[in-house]
Amino acid sequence: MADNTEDAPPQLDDENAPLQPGDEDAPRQPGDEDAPPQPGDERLKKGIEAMFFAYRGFTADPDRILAKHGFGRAHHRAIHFINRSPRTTVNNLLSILGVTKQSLNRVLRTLIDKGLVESEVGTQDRRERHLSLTEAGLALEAELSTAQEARVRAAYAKAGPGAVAGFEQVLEAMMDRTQLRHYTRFEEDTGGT
Amino acid sequence: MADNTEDAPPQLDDENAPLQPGDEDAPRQPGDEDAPPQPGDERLKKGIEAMFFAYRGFTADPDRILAKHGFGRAHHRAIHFINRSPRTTVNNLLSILGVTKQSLNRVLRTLIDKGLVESEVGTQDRRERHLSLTEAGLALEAELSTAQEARVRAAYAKAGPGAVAGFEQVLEAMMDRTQLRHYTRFEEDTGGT
DNA sequence: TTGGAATGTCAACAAGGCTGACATATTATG
DNA sequence: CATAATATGTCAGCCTTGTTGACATTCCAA
Repeated sequence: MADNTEDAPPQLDDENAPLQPGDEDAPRQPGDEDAPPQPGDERLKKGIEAMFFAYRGFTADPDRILAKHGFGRAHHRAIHFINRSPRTTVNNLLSILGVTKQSLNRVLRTLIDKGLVESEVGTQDRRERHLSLTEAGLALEAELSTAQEARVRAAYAKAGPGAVAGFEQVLEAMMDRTQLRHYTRFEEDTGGT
Repeated sequence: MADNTEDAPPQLDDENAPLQPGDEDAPRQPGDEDAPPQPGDERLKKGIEAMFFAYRGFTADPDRILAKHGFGRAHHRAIHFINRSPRTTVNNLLSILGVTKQSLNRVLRTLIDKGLVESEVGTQDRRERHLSLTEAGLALEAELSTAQEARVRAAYAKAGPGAVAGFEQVLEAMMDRTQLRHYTRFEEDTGGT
C-alpha cells in the first residue's frame, strides 16, 4: 500500500485546463484592503468551502431516495442524463459522465436488469445502443428530480434572480472545456434530435 | 447483490432538510413565459447540471496533484480543514467532513505516517488529539490550494464581482443547517481559538 | 467507582472508480 | 473481399473511500 507508484496516472482528460490559465494576478476586487495578510485568498478559500458544503447538500436528498431503492449516485447520474437526452448512445453518455465504459456498464446493467432503462439497437448504425428510461425509470427520475429541484428552487428563491445568474456564470467559468461543451449543448440538443 | 434490503439506511443526518422547505411554488421569474411545458424546471435542471460539471472541474486540478503523491480526495479534505483550523480535534474534523471515524482515521493514519500531519495529545482534555500540518503538510497544502484557487480565481475574474456574490449566496442557501454552521463558523473561528 | 466521551483499531463489506484483456457485432475502407 | 476501426459488452482484479460492528484505552465527571 505504500508504493503507489502509479507510473500510468489515470490521464484524467488531456484538456483539463481551466478556461483561462495565467490569470493568477487577477484584477483586485475593491475591498481587498481590509483583508488578512494573503490578499484575496480568504475569499477563495471560502468559495472552495462553499462548493464543498453545498455539494453535500445538493446530493443529500437524492442520496436518501436512491438508498431506499438500492441505487447509488452513479445510477442517478445515468438516469438524469438519459432522461435529458432520450435515445442517447452509450458513447455519448460515457463522454458526459467521464467514466470508463466498465464503470458505466455496471451501472447500466443494473438499471436495465431492474427495468428502469431500456436499450435498443440503433437503426442507422446497428452497433450503437440507444438508451431510454422506461415507465419505471421515468418514475424514479421524477422522484429524484423533484427532491433535488426542490432544494435548488428554494435556494434560488432565497438568493434571488440576480444571484442565480451569478451562480450560473461562476459555475460555467469553473468547468473544463469538455464539460462546458456538454453543458451548453443541452440548450440546442434537448428535444431537438 | 439483488437484496439491498438496507433496513438501517445510513441515517445521513437527521437535520438534512433544506433551509426552507415548502417553497415549491416559488415566485416566478420574469421570462418564464417563453419556457417549455414544465415551467422553470429547465432552469433548475441547468443549475443541477452546472453543479455537476463545475464540481468536476473544481476537483480536477487537485486530483491530479494528489495522484502524483499517492493520495486521494479524502486526504485533500482532511488537509484543507486541518490547515484552516490548526490544532483542531478529531471530533471537530469528523463533524465537518461528515464521515465515520474509521474512514477519517484511515486517512489521518496515512497522513501522519507520511509525515504530513502531526497529532498531539490535548493539554486540557488529554483524550483529545490536536491535529496540525507539518512543514511537509503545509507544502502539499500550498500546492493543492494554489492549483484549486487558481481555477476559482480565474472563474471569479471571468464572471465578475457581482456574480461571485450571487454564487456564494446560492451555494450558502443550498447547504444543510449543519454544513452552514461549519461554513460560517470559519469566519469567527479561524485563528481565534 | 462508574459511566460516558474521545479516540484508535481490527475486520469485513460495498460502491464505484480504474486497468487490461478479450469477444462480438457492425461499419468503413483499401 | 479482407481488414481495420468502431461501439459495445464482459471478466478479472485492484484501489479508494465509504459503511457497520466490536472492542480497547484513556480520561473526565458525577
